[in-house]
Order: sequence, then C-alpha cells, then structure tokens
Amino acid sequence: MSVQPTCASCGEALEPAGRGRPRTYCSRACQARAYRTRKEEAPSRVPEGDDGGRHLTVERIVRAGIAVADAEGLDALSMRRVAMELGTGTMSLYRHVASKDDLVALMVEAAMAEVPLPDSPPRNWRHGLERAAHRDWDLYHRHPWILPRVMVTTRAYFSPALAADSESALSAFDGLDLEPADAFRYMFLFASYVQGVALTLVGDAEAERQSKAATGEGAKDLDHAQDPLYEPGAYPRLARAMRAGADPWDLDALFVSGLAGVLDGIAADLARRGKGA
Amino acid sequence: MSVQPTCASCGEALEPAGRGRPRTYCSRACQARAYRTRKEEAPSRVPEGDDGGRHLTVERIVRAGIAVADAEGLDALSMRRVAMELGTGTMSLYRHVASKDDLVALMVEAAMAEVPLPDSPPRNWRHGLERAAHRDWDLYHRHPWILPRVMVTTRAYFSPALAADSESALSAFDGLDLEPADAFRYMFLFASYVQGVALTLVGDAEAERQSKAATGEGAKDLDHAQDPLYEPGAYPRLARAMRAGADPWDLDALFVSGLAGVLDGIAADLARRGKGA
DNA sequence: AGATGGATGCGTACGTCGTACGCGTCGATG
DNA sequence: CATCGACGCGTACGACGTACGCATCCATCT
Repeated sequence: MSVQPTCASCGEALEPAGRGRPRTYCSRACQARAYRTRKEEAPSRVPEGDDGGRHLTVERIVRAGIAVADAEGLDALSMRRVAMELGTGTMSLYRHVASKDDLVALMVEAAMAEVPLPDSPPRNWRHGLERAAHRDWDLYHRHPWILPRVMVTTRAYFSPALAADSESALSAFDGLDLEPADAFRYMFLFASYVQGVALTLVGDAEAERQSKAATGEGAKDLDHAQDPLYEPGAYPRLARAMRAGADPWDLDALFVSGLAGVLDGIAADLARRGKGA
Repeated sequence: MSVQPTCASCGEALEPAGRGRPRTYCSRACQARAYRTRKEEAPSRVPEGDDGGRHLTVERIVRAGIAVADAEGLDALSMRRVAMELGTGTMSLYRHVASKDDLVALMVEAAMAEVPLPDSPPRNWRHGLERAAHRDWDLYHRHPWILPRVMVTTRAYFSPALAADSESALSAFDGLDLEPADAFRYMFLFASYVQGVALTLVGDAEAERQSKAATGEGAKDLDHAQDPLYEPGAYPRLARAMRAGADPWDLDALFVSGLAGVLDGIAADLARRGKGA
C-alpha cells in the first residue's frame, strides 16, 4: 500500500506526473465521466431547490471561486480564501471538489456556460465565425482568468464547454461541403487569433487591476514620458506606432479589425478552392 | 519606517500591488534602467572572461534557471531548485537577482536573445512577416515557458527583447509608406495569431512532458477510444475533424497553413488600400 | 603589515500555499 | 434505539518566496 495517488474517477493508480501540478484524473475520458456522474447524483440531502445558504454544495463553492477570480484574479484564488468567503473550514471544500485543479476546471465550465451559445444557424460562414468570435471575446472580458486554463485544455483536460464552443464555431461551415480537415484548419486559424488577442486582453486586465490596487485608481495612461516604448531611439517604428492613431490600445477596435483580416484570409482560401458561398 | 517595499531601481515606495505577485520595479522605465545599469556594471570582481564556475553571477543563475524551465517547465522553477542546481544556498541568489519575478524576466531576455533576429532587409513584407513568424515559432519550440510571461509583458513589464522582436516584424512594412497605425494593426493581427498558436503548442508541450513523466514514454497518441472528443455524439463536427486528415495535431503544418491565411488577409486589406507591393 | 569596509555567501525564520489524515457530529435507515 | 454513511473541519506536513542578520573574503588605504 504505497502513497501513490489514485484517479478520482476510475480509482486506478496515478503516477505523480512529473513536476507539474498533481493530476486529478488519469485521462480525459475519466474526467468526462466524473462530470456526468456528478450531474446525475446531484440531489443528495437537500432536494436541490432549497438553497438557503446553509448547506455546502459544489455550486456554492464554484460560485464563490468565480467571484474571487473575477474580482482579484486567479492568483488570489486559494482554497482557504474560498472557504473564508463561504464561512466554512478549508478542508470542507474537499468533500465536494477533488482538488484545486478540479475546482478551477468546474469554474471554467460554469463561467463558459453563463454566456450562451447561439442557437440559430448563421446567415453564412462569415456571420457564424463573427458570432463565435464575439461570444469568446465577451467571455474573456467577463472572466479573463479562464484563458490560462484554456491554454492547457486541448490536450491535457477535457472541457465540455470548450468542446461545445469549438463545435459551434465549426458549424459555421455547415452548408459548404468542405473537407473536415479544411474546416478544422479554418477553425484553428480563427481560434488561434481569438486566443492570441485574448492573451493581450488578459495581460491588460491583470496590469490594470494591479495598478488600480496600487494607486487606488485606474492608471489607464501612465506617464509615457521616458517609457522606452514611446521614445524613438531603440525602437523607432514601434514608438511611431504607439504614438500614432487615436489609441493603439483600443483593444476592442483592434480585435474586430484583425478579425476581419482573418476572415478575409479564410475567404481567400475558400475562393481558391472554389467554395465561395 | 514602515515595511513598505521599494522599487529595486529608483528606491521609491512601492505599494503592495493588490493580490498578484509582488512587483519589483515601479514602472517600465525603472525596469529598463535596471537592465541598462546591470549591463554596465558587469565587471565586478572577476574580469568577466574567467568563468571557472566557482563564482556566482547573474549569467550562471539565469542559465541554470533556463535549464530547469526547459527541462521541467516553469512550474518546476523555484529559487531553491536553481540554488541546488548551482550548489549554493538559496538566499545567495538574491545577491544577484531582485526577486523570482526578476529572474524570470532575465531568463526571458536571455532565451529570446539566443535566437537571432534577421539582419538583412526582407524581400517584401510577406517574406518579412514569414521570417518573423518562424523566428517566434522556433523560440516557442525551444522555450515554451516564455509564453505566460510574454502574455503579461505588453503592459506591465518592459522587455527589450520583445520590443526588438516587434520592431523587427514592423520593419517588414518599411518600403510601403503605410500609416503607422495601419502597420500597427497588421502587426497586431500577425502577432496575435502567432501567440495564439503558441498557446496550443505550449499546452501540448506541457501535456506531453506530464504524460512522459507519468508513463515513462511519450504517449503521443493515447487511446482515442472513449475519448469524448473523438466519439461522434455530442460533438459530431469536431469528432469528424479530429479523425479526419493525416493528423490534425501536426501543429507545424497547421501553423504555416494558418499563417498563410493571416498573410492573405493582410494582403487583401493592403490591396483595398491600393498598396499592393 | 595591519586595519577597514563593502561585496558576497548563506542559515534561520515567517507567512503563504495545497492537501493527507482522522476525529466528531449529524440524519436517515434498520 | 442502534448503526452507518455523509459531512464539517482542526491539525499538520512539506513545499514555496523572501526578510533579516551574521560570517567571510578581498581590495583598498594607512
């Protein structure tokens, strides 16, 4: 009887998994099963509707976690902090959540479920992708902290919400009779761009929260004086670009502008393949 | 005399900065100055060439840190670990490095400096951006751990290497007589895409290292049986795409394919503005 | 030669984190 | 009324970043 940890779903032995965070499940299949069974066995003591606030549930824990992450970033999320928020002991959380990793995964699911997927078919593929892009953009605006998690999800974890998101984006090409591999390539280009911009958005949000906490106010525009990025000299082109235009950091405008470029690129490839639509 | 921390460069008071990691410098200007002075005052005791290995220097520390991060990921990087690698006491590192945050910043600089920027002017803007893209791609292949840092750098930190990278990419448009703001928009689109793909690359690298550490071998293709992403059902389009083609996870191929799309998009916008080149 | 003072190495200690373990208490069921 | 599983949580351990202060070394100046 060694101290080897076991998969929270199938109970099989689970290697310590190198130096990274300890794993909770042994495979994506196991994680998916855990989600399913959790949803099925929900009504335990309280008949589900009753949420007076006394009883500790997964939903309450996840909600509290999301509140903390929204307000103060993923760095501020600790099990002790969530427990304090709920007025319970730290270890009580582990009755409902397998690990911190698991909690964050559940938070991502819940946060993504909050922004609905479009349910009507798009007018055309371009409209479909634009809708999908703005949905994601909205998501990252509300919950910037989901990005670092998304970035690891594709291979290591399984996320129903993320899969549904991809599925929805892919459905934009439904009528076009594309090769599945081509549709996948387009979606990959599209999703990579959106996530790439999200990186900047998240970095901005983080920086803004930090400077807000430090100075008590949103220091949106610091003293660009002696900021090396704004001084011509080492980076003349960059400096010119940073000073130019209204505000190169109007991320929303940059996002839609770049998105148009991405869609134009896809359109060019579609035209080359004779699938105009 | 309070316990308030001070900026490592200008010595000014530095607010605790919310919940995030404690800051080391009070502004990008201060960080840039710290880099400059550090480079100037380098020859202290040992005349610089002598690197028998006995003496502790910033370079040795940074090299050790990079080695650890390359081999085991940023999660495995701790001050104690770096010190052990160098056979010194943990706190000795702080004589040469202001904080862990500072160390990571220096590691990013060193890692990026290792892959040279092109020094000849590009044949045309497309060639210039392709060169830049492949340089970044090479970078993320060698040092996946720099991405989470890059993602926060734009606003909160200043990185000479990153600025030089952007400057180099911008130079692709040199002959075209573009508005600075337009060139910036193109670069933003381009960089966002590259970073977005890098997200997937990094996630893959992380997952691979974990499964390698766990099973002792690179489990490149797990049992796709009962993997919910490969089973038609909940995600039919996605499942079809995942099964389709040779290997949808040939990231290098996906990268160049998507890059072509991005460049086509930029070309379309250039043509619309009558700047064909 | 001896004194001095800054630069350097590092041991100890504090407060944080995730979480293993085990005890106590409850409520539903026999 | 006895029992037993589900639940809440107090304590403790080994990681982490790093503040602080002492010891040592060497270049310099008397």
